[in-house]
Amino acid sequence: MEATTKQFRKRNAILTCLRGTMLHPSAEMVYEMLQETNPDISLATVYRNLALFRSQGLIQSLGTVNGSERFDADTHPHVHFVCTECGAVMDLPQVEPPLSLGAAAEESTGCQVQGCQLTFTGLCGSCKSKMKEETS
Amino acid sequence: MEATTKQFRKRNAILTCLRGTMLHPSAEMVYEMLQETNPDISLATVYRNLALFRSQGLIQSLGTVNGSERFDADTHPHVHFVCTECGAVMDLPQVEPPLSLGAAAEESTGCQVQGCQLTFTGLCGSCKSKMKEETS
DNA sequence: ATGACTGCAAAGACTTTGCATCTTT
DNA sequence: AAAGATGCAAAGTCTTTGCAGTCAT
Repeated sequence: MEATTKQFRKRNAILTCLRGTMLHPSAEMVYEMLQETNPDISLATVYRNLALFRSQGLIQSLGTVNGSERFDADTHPHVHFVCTECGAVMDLPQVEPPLSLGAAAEESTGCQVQGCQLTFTGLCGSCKSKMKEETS
Repeated sequence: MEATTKQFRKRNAILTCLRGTMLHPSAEMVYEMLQETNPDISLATVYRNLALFRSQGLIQSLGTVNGSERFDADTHPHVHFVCTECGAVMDLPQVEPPLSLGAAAEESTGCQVQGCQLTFTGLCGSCKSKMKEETS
């Protein structure tokens, strides 16, 4: 089985890491999370495999938060919240992505819509609390 | 008037440039567009003033497209389309941003929503045509 | 004089790439 | 032997910053 051979052990570790976290991590974050189980992994390998997975459609990029690209193993269309204070990214499964609007966009512009990204920004719960403390 | 003094001439040129284009340009693009009228401007000045304008709420960032941050002088909530092929960014004024969903997000997560960004991705008209030519 | 804006070059942060090595077939 | 995966270090982009010079009050 591919997963167990030495050749693909690190590649699999990266994908497994991404699939097992809710943090929507950056390459660096994946690298750090893997230190425990794969202390000999290289950051270049993380970057290379993330690029590979994305080209295969196994993962998607959420764009850049505070200078670093963030990745998500969930490729279904769904909505995100990004904390502008600490950079935390979380899913908003309660909110429905307005995919239907894509058709309207196509009609009016002649573009071919392939993806839709809805992101809310603001303060996460803990940063909101911190702000309150500081002002009080 | 501030605009006419030498001290603010470049700062104003940058803001004016941004307000007068639909391209949602990057810092580099602004720099290049200004070459004609301000050939002695520095790229650092463009970066510095874009950061200033953003901190003042005069402009907003759309995030990163192909590695470069893109800016928009229109700070009203509105929807964008990004061409994944050529990096073109355009407004979709026909599509209404789903601001109302923000309240739902706040309730269910305890976050404080401050902004909302809806972006459709795909192929713009001209890239769509090019793709067709290549396959035919 | 003092504070503000700019250019230039250096530094910084994030990401990609070339090359040698090791693994699998 | 050939193709693929990885580590390391170098290179590449984009962006920020320190400093000296200039402008305005």
